[in-house]
Amino acid sequence: MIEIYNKLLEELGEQQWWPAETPFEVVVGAILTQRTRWENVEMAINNLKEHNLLEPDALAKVDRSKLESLVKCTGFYRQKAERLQTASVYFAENLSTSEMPLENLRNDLLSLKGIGKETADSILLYALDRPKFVIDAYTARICKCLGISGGYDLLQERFENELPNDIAMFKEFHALIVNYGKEFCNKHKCDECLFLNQKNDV
DNA sequence: CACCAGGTTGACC
DNA sequence: GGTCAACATGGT
Repeated sequence: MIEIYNKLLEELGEQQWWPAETPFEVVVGAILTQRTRWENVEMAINNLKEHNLLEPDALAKVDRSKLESLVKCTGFYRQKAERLQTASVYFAENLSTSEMPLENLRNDLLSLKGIGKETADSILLYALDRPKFVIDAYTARICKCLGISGGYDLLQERFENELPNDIAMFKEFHALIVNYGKEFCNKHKCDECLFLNQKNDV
């Protein structure tokens, strides 16, 4: 696994994720970016900023249809508005999560409607600085090219077990995978793929 | 015009 | 356990 990381880092350089000013902005971005381009998420986040809604209390209380119009550009706007508000209620009630055991916190997040494994782990890693490796579609795809099969849990186990327990590296590695995927996967560039047919030294 | 984007859910088997 | 449509807008 570390070989993949080194290769990507060499190819792309440091990514410095997650782009956000506050942890709660990461939470909001993690929900809004589900199945959605990041550029659209940024527009929505700017809308929320202009209305001073990037804090749990304010976002939890804002009028639903107003919120829907502010996040419309991210698609799935009705469910995302609802999910933003349920997450906001949770974080308004739990201002500090730093004392909570990781798995309890993760289960809490997973119990919120609209927060599945990837979103929960993105929040844990990038907003709350917890050591959880985020698996996304690109990760699974690249792993498949490398001959590593498995669903979310299996892949996550492998990354977490085979890598040093380094939060900064988890952040950087996932960012590298996503940005690599955006550039090379899905664009008829398989011949330039760094990983295809390179099933050795994983 | 088709297809995709830093997924999740509920229905169905 | 797995698979599938629905969710909705904006970019290429």
